Amino acid sequence: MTDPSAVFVALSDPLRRRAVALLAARGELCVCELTSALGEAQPKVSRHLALLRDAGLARVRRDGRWMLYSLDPELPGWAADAVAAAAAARAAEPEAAEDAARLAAFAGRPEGACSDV
Amino acid sequence: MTDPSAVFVALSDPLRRRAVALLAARGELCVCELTSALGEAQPKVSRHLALLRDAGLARVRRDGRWMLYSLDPELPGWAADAVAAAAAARAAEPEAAEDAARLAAFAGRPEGACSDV
DNA sequence: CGAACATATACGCTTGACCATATATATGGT
DNA sequence: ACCATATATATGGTCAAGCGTATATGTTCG
Repeated sequence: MTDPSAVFVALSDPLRRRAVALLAARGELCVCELTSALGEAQPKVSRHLALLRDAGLARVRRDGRWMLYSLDPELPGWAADAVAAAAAARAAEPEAAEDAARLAAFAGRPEGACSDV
Repeated sequence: MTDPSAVFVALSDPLRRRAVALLAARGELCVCELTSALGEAQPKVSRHLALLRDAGLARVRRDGRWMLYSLDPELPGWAADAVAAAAAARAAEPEAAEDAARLAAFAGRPEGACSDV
């Protein structure tokens, strides 16, 4: 079902790998958190997340005004391995810590919303 | 050293994944064997192999008139995982058997050249 | 209902990927 | 030296990816 080309194309963009790494580490994040953590414009982030979703790697659910993205937990083995490799590649880059720091410092979507991850 | 984007871009093309899967299965193959197994024009195959090499995934050595390509055995963990995932994705496609069959039936580079793999 | 917030999409643009054909380079044999 | 084989590169063209700006959709709250 999942197209290998779509998967590897999705993982070939640095911004998408950064998003994947954050989602792999945190489980579920809304667009505004990702926008803040990645330090990029919201439409840009939204477009990249849509591509991850269309490739079958990510899932979305709505929670009030927020769209919560997470990695699809039911990927075929090779796709899960590819996603893990992409996350590991990002984790190996020193700048990955900056994304995590921006995410931790983000004050939007307040009152414990992050704690349900 | 190895650039993650280059790796995933390299693995995002179907023809390159087919070549990677063949190399993963057979170890070392010359361009004419790959050209025959993949059923594509030689310049096309050569260009894609050059891209795999430039991405750091493949290595070449010359043996007489033949250029023998193989996967780099010393990749960083995440890159080796990505390559393995790409090979597995190809192996999961039924057409992969046809590539292997064409390779087995290929008569060029005769007299036991394949046996040193 | 209307305002404010969160997210998605449309548009015009630029850049790079891939292709096919043609040609160049390197090697081995005669 | 010459020819055939094996491989690489150059050239010109097409198409899609990604970008930024602007705008549309959907949700909550007053």
